Amino acid sequence: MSTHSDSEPTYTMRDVAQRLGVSPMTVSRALRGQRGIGEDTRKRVLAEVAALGYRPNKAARGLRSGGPNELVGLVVTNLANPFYSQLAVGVEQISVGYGARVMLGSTGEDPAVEREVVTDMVERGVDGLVVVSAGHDHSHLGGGPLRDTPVVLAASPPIGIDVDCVLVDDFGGTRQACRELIARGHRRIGFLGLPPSLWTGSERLRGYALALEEAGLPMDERYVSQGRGDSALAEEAARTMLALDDPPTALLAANNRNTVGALRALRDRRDGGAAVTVAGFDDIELADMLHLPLTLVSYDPVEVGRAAARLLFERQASPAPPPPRRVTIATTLVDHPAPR
Amino acid sequence: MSTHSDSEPTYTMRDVAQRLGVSPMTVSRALRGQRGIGEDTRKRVLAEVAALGYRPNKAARGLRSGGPNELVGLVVTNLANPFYSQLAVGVEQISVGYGARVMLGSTGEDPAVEREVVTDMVERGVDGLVVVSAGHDHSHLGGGPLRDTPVVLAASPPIGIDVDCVLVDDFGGTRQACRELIARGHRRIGFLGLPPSLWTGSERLRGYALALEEAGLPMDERYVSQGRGDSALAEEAARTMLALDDPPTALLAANNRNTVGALRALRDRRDGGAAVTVAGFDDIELADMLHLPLTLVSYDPVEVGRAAARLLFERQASPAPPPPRRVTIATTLVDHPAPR
DNA sequence: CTGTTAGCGCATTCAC
DNA sequence: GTGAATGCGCTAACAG
Repeated sequence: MSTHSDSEPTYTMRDVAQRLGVSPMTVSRALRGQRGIGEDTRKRVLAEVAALGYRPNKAARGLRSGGPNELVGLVVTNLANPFYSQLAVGVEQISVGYGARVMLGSTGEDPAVEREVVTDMVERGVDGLVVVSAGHDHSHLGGGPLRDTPVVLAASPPIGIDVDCVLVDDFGGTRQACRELIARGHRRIGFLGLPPSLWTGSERLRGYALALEEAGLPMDERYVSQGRGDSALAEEAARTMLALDDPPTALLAANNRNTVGALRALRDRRDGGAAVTVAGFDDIELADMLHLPLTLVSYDPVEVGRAAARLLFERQASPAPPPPRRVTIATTLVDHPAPR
Repeated sequence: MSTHSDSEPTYTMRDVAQRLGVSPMTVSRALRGQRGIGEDTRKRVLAEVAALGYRPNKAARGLRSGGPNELVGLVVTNLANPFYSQLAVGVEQISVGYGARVMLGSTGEDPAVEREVVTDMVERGVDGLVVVSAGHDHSHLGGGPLRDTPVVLAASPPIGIDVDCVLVDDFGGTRQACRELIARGHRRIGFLGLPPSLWTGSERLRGYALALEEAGLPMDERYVSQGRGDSALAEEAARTMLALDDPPTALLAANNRNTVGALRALRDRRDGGAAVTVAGFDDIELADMLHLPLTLVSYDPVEVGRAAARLLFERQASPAPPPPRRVTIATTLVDHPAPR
């Protein structure tokens, strides 16, 4: 039985009603399991609905009932990054629990695109938004266009607006990693950073800087790069540092992309990179299977997504809007020795 | 300036019209850039719209105009798998080019959930669906509930229905990988497979089996597992094979999860696993950075998503529905020697 | 160029 | 227990 395209009609509630000689209201009630309708009538209706393959139009339903559309918008920079795809998994897990679906939007880290995406989602009637913002200022998420649509910021705190957020311990995690490198005797530690315009960028740099300071080590600008979170650029930056007369003996990468860049930069060295220690923020799959040892600032991105979605739905459920809340996800330093 | 929750009103088109002393139609026309309206009137309207922060309701618009909702549904089993998240990237790339957004649905490989998700998306008015189906039979994607909603199957051909699909060269890629192992002198090759109920599962097994047959090698059941595409199970299966009296000298993994399992199984061996060669379907990030050499059947999952979305929009655009089409994405065998 | 009428598909409100 | 009227927010189709 193949699906022919001979414009099979899309039935409406009235069609179902007419064939049964009842009013649309009866169909509506039967469909929603509302009480106040005869048991036999309900069965007749449901049978006809199944026979015709009628499907209610949820947009029309929402229009009239004014209730929530059971739809949350998820705005990220790039789903190909495992952090974001895992975040998405978390957001969806919680959302389905509330009967809601997730609408996706990628910004490519462009604030202008971010605004467009957010606006579009609001026009499409999302009940709330989980946003991983690319910019440092979030005023555009507060003013006119959003109105009542609640927003939860993930991975960065709200600036210029006052909304819920879920943070990762960027500062603490990076500081701990840097301390560990220092404890292992490293004195020249290169930092492969992110743009300071990103919250994660400035916080992780801050963790690195403080750990150095606490150890009485100088911060050498030649050992600090601020890339775009692109592994190729990070690799380039790492190579540059390692080509210095007094190269760093350890590299600390500010995110998973930069860790990959650092590893690549070490790949083809005479010693296979063994003379340089690498640490990085974010987990990396198969970190325990690499030819180099690797220390990672680890946490669960899925949980970040779950927490964000929970904040959204809790706010939606509460009659009196609670004050903005802030959830922080802890990090753990995990050591991955090389195999053998 | 913070967003207070003091129930700021959500304006409607009439509100805007009233404040301007014009009719809603004028606002509507101005908003959609429709011609046949005074230049000054348009400006006044747009100014008021901006001042109020009014946003049109796209659901209501679609309801009345009957046009497409510019919404595509993407149904996958698990976004955390890089294959699916990259697929999603591709689907979104093409969709935004057509002004459409992507709605997400995860099934966890449960056919019942898959049906629910698909039905829900149809009720929400998606213009089309890209589905990575968990089951072998897809009749549920053809009959009543879907009606006119076009479907594109990704990673498996339609069975029981007649729709567009995008395939990866599962059979050819696996055969090529297995041939390569044989060419390198391997005679006992373990296969870490997927459930035969999955298209990719049976096709990749077929490629393995044929390569063996072509080389006159027997197919030994002890060397074949059919897991769930779970890396822990794959690891277990690999360990079992390697514990045989005459263990395989090479492992061929049917997907990225199984490749990870294979690598893990080799991790703690006395020789570090160097005596066993690993090959696998799907790319793996940092494949070139592992301590073991790895041969992979590589292809671009983003392109799979792009191709699927293109099929969807092309069909939507064409007045006379074209016959079901089938796009196959080629694979390349890529050799990753271990570093050093 | 602008306004009026009507109705998309459905659910609230009130009759019966 | 069921049905009729009315309107959600918006836009075709037709006036003027």
